[in-house]
Amino acid sequence: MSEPSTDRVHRTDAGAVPGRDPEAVSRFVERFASQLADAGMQRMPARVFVALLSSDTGVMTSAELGEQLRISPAAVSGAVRYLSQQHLVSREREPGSRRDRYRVHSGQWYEAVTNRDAVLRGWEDALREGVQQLGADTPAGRRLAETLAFFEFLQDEINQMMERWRVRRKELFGDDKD
Amino acid sequence: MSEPSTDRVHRTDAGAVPGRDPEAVSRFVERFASQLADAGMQRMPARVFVALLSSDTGVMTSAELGEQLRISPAAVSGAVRYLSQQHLVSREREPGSRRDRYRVHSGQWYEAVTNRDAVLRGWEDALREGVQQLGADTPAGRRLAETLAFFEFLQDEINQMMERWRVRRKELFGDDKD
DNA sequence: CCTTAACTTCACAAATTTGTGAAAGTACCG
DNA sequence: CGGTACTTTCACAAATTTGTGAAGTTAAGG
Repeated sequence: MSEPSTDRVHRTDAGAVPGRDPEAVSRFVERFASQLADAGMQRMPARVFVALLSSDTGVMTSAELGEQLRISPAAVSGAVRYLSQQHLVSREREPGSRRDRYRVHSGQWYEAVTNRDAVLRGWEDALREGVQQLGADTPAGRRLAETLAFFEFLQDEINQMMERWRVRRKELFGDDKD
Repeated sequence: MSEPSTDRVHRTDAGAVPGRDPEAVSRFVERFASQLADAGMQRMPARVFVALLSSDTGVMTSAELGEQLRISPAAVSGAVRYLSQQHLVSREREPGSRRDRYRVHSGQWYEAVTNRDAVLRGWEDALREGVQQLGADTPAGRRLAETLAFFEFLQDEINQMMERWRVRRKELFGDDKD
């Protein structure tokens, strides 16, 4: 990295789009991330995720994320680890270089919403045991059983719904990969 | 509390359900509440909510909640305030007495799931502004627009789904009030 | 191999959240 | 009107969470 000619020291221009106001981008990132945080997502992962979402390429390096969000490499590392586990970003090792790159696919976002699946399953397990412990023939047992039935219904519906979305998405946006 | 005849001091057997083990109830409450907490719900509200869910009547006083969960009146107060705001429990002022009673309807539970509605709407607002700021004709703008479209789709689907559940519920459980 | 760029882990300090006791507020009842 | 039985609010201590700097690890490139 010793080529002053292809000066990449100031990468403020990062985007291919000229008229973009970095201030505006930042405002959006902070606002939306904050709302995701209110809904239960940790703050750093939320900020990193939204920063990626609102980048033109959908790909950023660790350094770029750190610079834009003003956070340490450690914070970036923690955030992307979490996001990978949730399948919200994928990590790519850039072949000719030492840096990792992180990418959002448009698709991963709602896949993740679907992946509440595992959580739901856990709730259902707990409820099933609760019904048994409390007695299926008691008022409390019946109440739990109904809740359980609701979640089972929900899980099924969500699957069908995502199928419909895939169709709809093609209609609206075509089937570009990303 | 001075009527030995209608002895309600030991309510272990309360009359209706003989075989109930308070230990088992407590285990269920703690387990399920803990899972709700993992999913983003605050711990005290989760515990209070599940305690109500797994009571036979679906109604408990502040004192009963405090005793069963071993928490202070202040903690109960905070938890039920939160739960009321989320429409997860309703509060009733018992006419002949000074204590409040808190009640779960089976129905409120999934109504609450639906009430993510407001959250979704907030996300959509943020995204709309984001699309505008970043430019609808940029790659980033298009990515945000797709996310927005997904949420709009989702909102519509959820409404239809809840309608279907209401029907299904009647099939399964009849249309009892609670 | 050795150097060096990048990522990760770890211990810790700062900030935030949580639950409590105590005081203050409400409203039923005599 | 009190008196009393609850409930709520408030200040604070304890516990948890969060982000950092610094040391440790891995792997590209000479």
